[in-house]
Order: sequence, then C-alpha cells, then structure tokens
Amino acid sequence: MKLVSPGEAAANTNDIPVEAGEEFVRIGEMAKKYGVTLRTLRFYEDKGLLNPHRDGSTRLYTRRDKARLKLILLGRKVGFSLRDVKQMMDLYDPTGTNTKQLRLALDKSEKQLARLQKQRALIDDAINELSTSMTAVRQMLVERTAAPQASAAG
Amino acid sequence: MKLVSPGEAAANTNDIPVEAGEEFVRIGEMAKKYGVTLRTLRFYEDKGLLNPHRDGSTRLYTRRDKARLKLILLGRKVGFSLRDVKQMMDLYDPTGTNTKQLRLALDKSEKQLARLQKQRALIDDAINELSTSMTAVRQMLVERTAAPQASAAG
DNA sequence: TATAGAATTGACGTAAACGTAAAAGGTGCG
DNA sequence: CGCACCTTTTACGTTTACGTCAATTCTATA
Repeated sequence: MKLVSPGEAAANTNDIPVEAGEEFVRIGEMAKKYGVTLRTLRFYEDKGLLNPHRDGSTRLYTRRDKARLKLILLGRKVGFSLRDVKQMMDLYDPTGTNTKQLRLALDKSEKQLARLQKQRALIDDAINELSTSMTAVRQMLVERTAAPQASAAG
Repeated sequence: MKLVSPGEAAANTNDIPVEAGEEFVRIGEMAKKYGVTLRTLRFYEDKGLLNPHRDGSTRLYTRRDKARLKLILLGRKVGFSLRDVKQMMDLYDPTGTNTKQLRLALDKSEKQLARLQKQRALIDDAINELSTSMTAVRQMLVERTAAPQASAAG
C-alpha cells in the first residue's frame, strides 16, 4: 500500500501503485491532522462513524474518511450527538439525490438550533444572576472590610 | 416534634412545644416546595450539603435547611458544581464576618463567570455554523427538488 | 539486532447528578 | 384490621465521549 510517510509526503518507497492519487494515511497522521486522539478515531470507528481500510491490521484513512471526519467534527461542534451524526451519515447514498438525508439533517438542525437558543438563554440568565450576586458579595465585603472604628452611629 | 401537617399548616396536635415558630417540614413537603425530588434532597444530604434534623429516622427540615437549599439551587443555576457549592457553604461561620467565605465565593464566581462567557461564545459559534449549514442544506434541497426538466442552461 | 516509535485489541475508569427499583418500617384513617 | 401513603436505607443504573492502562505486535532505522 502506498503510505504518506510521516513528516514528508512523497517518499513512496513501497510497491503498490499510486492509482489516481489515492493517498492513505495512518491513524497517527490522521489524528494530528484533525486535532483528535487515536482513541477518538478508533472510538468513532467502533461506533460506525468511520470505516477506514486496512493493511493487515493497520488502519488506512482515505480522502473519504477525511471528509466524514470533517462532518463528524462539524456535527460535534454544533452540538449533535454522535448518534445523530451517524443517523444522518448513514443516509448518505452516493448514487442518489440524498433528499431524505438532507431533510433529516434539516429537521435535526432545526431542533438543535432551538436547543442551542434555549441554552444561550439559560446561560444569559446564569450570567445575570451571577453578576448580581457578585455585586452583592462585593458589597458585603466592603462593609465588613471597611475600617469598623467609626461605624457606631448610635 | 412539631410537624406541619401536609396540606394544612397549623394542626399541631403533637406534644413538643412550638418554640419560637421553629417549623419542621418533612422531605415530601420540602421537595414539593422547592421543585426537587426526594432523591435529590437525600443526595444533597449524602454529599454534606444539607443536614436536616431527625425524628427517629425521619428527616425534618428547618428554616436553616431551606436557606441552604436555596443557595444550592442558586449555585446550580449559575453553573457551579455541587462540590463548589459545598466548599463555599462549608466556610460559613455564623459567629464571624465570613470574609474568607465571601472572598472564596467571589473568586469562584469570577472564574465561573468567565466559563459562562466562554460557553456563550461557543454556543454563538455553534448557532452561526449551524445556521450557515442549514442555509446550504436548504439550497441543496431546492436544487434537487426543483423540477429538473429545464435546468440545463448551457 | 537492539531499540525506539507506531499500531493493535481489550477492557476498566471517569465525570455529575441524580433515576430507579427493592424491601421494609411507620402512621393515620375509615 | 387493612389499606394507602410517606418515609427509610441500600445499591445498581444512566448518559456521553472518550481517557488510561496493559499486553502485544509490527516496522523502520541506526
């Protein structure tokens, strides 16, 4: 198999033909490239989100896997569970229009958007409450820290 | 022990004196009053956040416990962990100025505020990314759904 | 060939805040 | 008396996305 040697990218001292620029990457490089751990890549595979080729027991990731990983990371970023991401990706059919997939994605996205907006509202609430109580605490602190010698007014 | 009978609040058919309006409430009422479950109250106690009196094995909550619970719920609302809440509450000393407690609370609050602001930024990012990709998906859908008979412009 | 650096599978651990039985004791009421 | 209802303790289960060994194997390189 043709591998991209770590660090450089064109050693190609191996035997298998290059075949239309199909580049295989091992798990270490893949992880570095996308800022995830090896564990994460294996975990995603275990969950059926990735399906790299194998050279013996060694995982080899292609362009396709990279695209899928990008989608996973995007999904994760916008707050989808891996389960959701998988559901959506499982509907992908390279031979069709993927209307069903797109509709599902849109549906899930709308719900997720609503969740995110709720979350933001909650966080805004929290920020306000926290700010308020911080003000109160600061006030108590100045009252208790202020030189108490001239405090008795009666 | 004087109990507030469920539903009503002044039966007082028991023996122990009323003693300055100290009202004891059992776990069920306490839970209803603050919108938490029995499990939650026991859990908080197990974690050292609450310390209700006992009548035999029955928990009896006083005004003090209610105040503590309110603090816990406020802490939870602004995103503190129960561990943090406990740390802060443990510093409470009814005989002192509680300067240390207030300082700790302020310190933790500042950090929590920063976390909340970061979270909000992340959520805003997520909302933006999600909105963007939803637009793209909608676009793909119209392209694929639009009657394809007159699509060839060149 | 020795050693270091990848890679593999397997499997338990983690965090947080409870949920959810299960089995049993106490209480008031008709 | 029996039933409903409240309460108790004990203890395992849940959720999500990995972290962290452990033991082993493979490969490349000096």
